[in-house]
Amino acid sequence: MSDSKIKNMDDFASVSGISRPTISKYFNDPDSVRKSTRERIEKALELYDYRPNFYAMNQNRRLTKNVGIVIPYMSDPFFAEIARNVENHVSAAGFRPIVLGSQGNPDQEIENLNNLRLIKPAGVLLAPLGRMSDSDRIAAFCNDVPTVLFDANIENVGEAFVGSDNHQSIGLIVEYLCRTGEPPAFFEMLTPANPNALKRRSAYVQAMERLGHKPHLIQVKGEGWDFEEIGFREGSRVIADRTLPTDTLLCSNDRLAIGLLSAAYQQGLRVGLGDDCTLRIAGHDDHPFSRYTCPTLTTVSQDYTSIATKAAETLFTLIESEQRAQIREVTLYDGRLVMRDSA
Amino acid sequence: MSDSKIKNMDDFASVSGISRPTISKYFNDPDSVRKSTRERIEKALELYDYRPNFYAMNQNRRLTKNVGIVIPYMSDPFFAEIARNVENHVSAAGFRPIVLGSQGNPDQEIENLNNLRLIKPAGVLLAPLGRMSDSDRIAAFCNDVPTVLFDANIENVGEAFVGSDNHQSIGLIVEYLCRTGEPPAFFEMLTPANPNALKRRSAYVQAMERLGHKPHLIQVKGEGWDFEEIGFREGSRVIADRTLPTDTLLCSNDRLAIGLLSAAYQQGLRVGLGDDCTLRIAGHDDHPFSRYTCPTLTTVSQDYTSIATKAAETLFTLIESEQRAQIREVTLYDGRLVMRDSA
DNA sequence: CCTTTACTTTTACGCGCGTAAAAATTTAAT
DNA sequence: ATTAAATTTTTACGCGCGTAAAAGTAAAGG
Repeated sequence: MSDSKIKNMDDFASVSGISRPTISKYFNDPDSVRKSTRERIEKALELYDYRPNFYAMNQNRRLTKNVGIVIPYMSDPFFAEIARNVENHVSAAGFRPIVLGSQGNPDQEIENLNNLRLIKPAGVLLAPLGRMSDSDRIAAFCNDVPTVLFDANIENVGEAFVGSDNHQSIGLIVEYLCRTGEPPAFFEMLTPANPNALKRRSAYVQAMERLGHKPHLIQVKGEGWDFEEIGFREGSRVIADRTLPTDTLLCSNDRLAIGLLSAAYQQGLRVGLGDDCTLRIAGHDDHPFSRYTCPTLTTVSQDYTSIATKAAETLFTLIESEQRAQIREVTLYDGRLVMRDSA
Repeated sequence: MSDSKIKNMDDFASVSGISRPTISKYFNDPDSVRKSTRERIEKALELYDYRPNFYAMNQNRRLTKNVGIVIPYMSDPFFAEIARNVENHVSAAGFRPIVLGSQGNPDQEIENLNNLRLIKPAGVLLAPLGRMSDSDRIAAFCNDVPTVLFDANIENVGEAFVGSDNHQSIGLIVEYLCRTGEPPAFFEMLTPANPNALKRRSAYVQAMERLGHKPHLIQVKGEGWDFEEIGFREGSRVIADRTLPTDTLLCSNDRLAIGLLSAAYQQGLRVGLGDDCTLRIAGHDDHPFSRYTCPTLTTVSQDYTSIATKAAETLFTLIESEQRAQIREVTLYDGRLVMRDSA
């Protein structure tokens, strides 16, 4: 094992008996060299475990193998899960994922994109903050770097968008709730931070009107991304006030619902479908924790496996084609009703 | 604005009227140049918004400004939060954080470290998987790259360790539980995946013996990191079996407790301190969701703000000193009892 | 004013690899 | 076997910046 002296590609070319340009070609794309050559390289690779210098490698490449993944909030389990999913696809496709969280901050979001720019990524998968986003600067970024948006759309920004059909999913649960009890009021933040909130609000209103019911928005105060806290605090207030117009609340997202359920529990309200229950609560997203709430949370699951797969695939074909999308494809996946005990 | 033609440091040196080596020095450390020079550079920087090529910049530097942050699991809110904290410190100190999750997989953990190696990081902050970790290879990595361990210790690996004092924190809650009711049984996984589980087990046994009680371990089956699911499934079984030796359960971590609480709720058991309650449940970690469980979860909070700060600071001084630690410092922070309604 | 010290400029080289072009070689096809 | 096509080797240059050494210039201190 004289592997300690392989310091660069030249050294490795010597010991493997292959010329350096071919080695370089191999690392750029193993399938671009003859099969017999590839085998010889890989045999040498096992013996000497050389890996090319990351910085020198990317300096002169037209395109790196880096793919940026930007999500609105790192410690939100929903986004963490979808990021993990996307990351796996990116790795499997031979790219190098770089995951960045914007922590609910538009400035941080732009800074993340600027940092990605330095890394010269082959492409970026961006779940933007949405309403809060600095869309002009995001558009400028998308102009320079092939970017596929997911989770939250910004009109005409990026090469494509992949997400959930909020009208379908909200419609689904509104119909379900109307069919099985009182029409729901919509529990949300007045100035919501999360990406799809406004879409869901209008989807709720439309669904209610379609079914011949009067929409009722309960728009609570609160800033930031501590949705459980807001759901709990404002939920407690709303319940204590006894001003609820209905016994059924549809929350804009599961995290609000989790806080609201906690508030209801502490106020001694029984939540659920039974005769002894005085409140029904439903959410949206099928948050990882929604199956462990008390009672378990009825919600709509987003098909985030499909979303992650489609977003990644779209970017890969874009990267391979080495050109921009002809048309901006928008793919929306249906939500699925997850009936549990809370409504 | 003829800013479009600044392609490299030479161009920027021309337009700013400063020599390239000085510009280079500035980007390496803005405080290393004379104040008047720095101001001239920064004025030019505003006009031309040049940023040095990331790859060329790092290729020949002895030390990059990159700092790796590796955590056991990305979508565990506890780890996501502590990572976010550490990340902020790293950014604030002028370094470039790169956060990687090992997804509970020791191979992935090693791969993360190998990927970091390519990036030639100035240092690494590593929260290892613990028992599952390939400690030999981690030690080999720490030999090459200054690394501070946090959250979970591996004996004599890395330059320092910063974490929680499990004996103190488990002792704290065991004492509390004993003082206010029946001595607790310890609810945990037989082969736990999470880092500190074994430490907590022995801490529980010692605390019980110190207080003159017989320890009782309830070691349930289950693999992987889906702790809520395991807590729920095995909790349901344990409750249904009616073989519980006591009415008080201390869980090895909050995520197990969250599942267990859900199981108790569904079986109609009232959990808490009241006379009408038949079970007390406590956890450990003060998981972000533990204040929204029903009932809210009594637990021990880890001082992860201090842990993150101390770990980061330790690494920074290490990096600045440009040498290895004389002695391997171990810093343990006390847990704090968080009394809520479940016990 | 001069000296000391601190900083900047000039000059020059090299890092490790991407990549282009021409020549040499291997493989596939006729 | 002959030709054409595909691949590899040889040779050579450049990317953008780090960095070292020597020479020049500015600031500080008396």
